[in-house]
Amino acid sequence: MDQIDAKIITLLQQNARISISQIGRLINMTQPAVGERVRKLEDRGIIKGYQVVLDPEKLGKQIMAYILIQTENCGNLVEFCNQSPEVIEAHQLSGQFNFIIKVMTESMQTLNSFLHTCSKYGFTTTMTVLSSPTDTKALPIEITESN
Amino acid sequence: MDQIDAKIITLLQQNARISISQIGRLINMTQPAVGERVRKLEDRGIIKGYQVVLDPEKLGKQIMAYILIQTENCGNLVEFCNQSPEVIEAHQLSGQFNFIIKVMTESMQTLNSFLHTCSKYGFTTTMTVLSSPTDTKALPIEITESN
DNA sequence: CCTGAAAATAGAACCGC
DNA sequence: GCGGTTCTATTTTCAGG
Repeated sequence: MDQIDAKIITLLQQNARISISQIGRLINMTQPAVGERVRKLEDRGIIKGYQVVLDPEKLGKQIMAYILIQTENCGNLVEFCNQSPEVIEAHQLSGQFNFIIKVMTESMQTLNSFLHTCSKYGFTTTMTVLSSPTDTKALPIEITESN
Repeated sequence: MDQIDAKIITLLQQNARISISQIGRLINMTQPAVGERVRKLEDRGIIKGYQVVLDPEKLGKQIMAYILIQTENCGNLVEFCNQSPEVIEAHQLSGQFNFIIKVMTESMQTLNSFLHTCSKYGFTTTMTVLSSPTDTKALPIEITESN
């Protein structure tokens, strides 16, 4: 992981479908050299994959909410989250509420029915999102010799 | 937005760097047809972009945390979030805590100094993430005539 | 939405540092 | 190990139907 890798990742963060040749042009390096660096970043697991960023509202997902859960059975809850398409993220927490999940639903009604099911796993507190000033922002990259 | 668009998006969700020709092969459609569908999805804003998914830990970001904030000046806080590389997401909420932000830092120490700055904008509650059973999961896609 | 040709791109083999 | 050159296969783009 050096400055060149950092530049490559920065360009891929801006547009993950940029061509390898185009990256090469922008950082003054030949296409095969860039290609092999990208392959190595993938092999080392620094690049985990490439995702398309969709507009949730244009796909009918109007409601975003965070649900805090106080559960005693994390395993069951994790399984439930994996099976539920509404769940976009799930994180285990330290503290009184030991779980937070991020959900997206079509309407308040579907959110409500989801919450009903969710409450089987523990006490819940729901916070609905009014607006998202920043979402899916890029990770800052530091250059370290180790990685 | 029809079933074909849904299939294309599903394939792009799995790997946003898949070639257009490969998508065509998988859904039995010629490459130019797929290419134009993708272009239209981009033009309509359904596809907002393509992101590389990085491993935060391998980039030195060991700590993930959610911070709930009770602020009276959303504008300043939003500006602060935009300027802070630690902030990955920021959402305005309904309820007592009117803001939630997701941050990633190198260490507890950097998280702590970030929290110190953050507290200037209002009362905060921090929840550190122990593990993430699911992160950056794909949005489910519904086929509607309108979009 | 398909076909077909030209341009651009990706991947592999090989060379030199 | 790392990058450059060259060659080949694949992909993209753009014409026309």
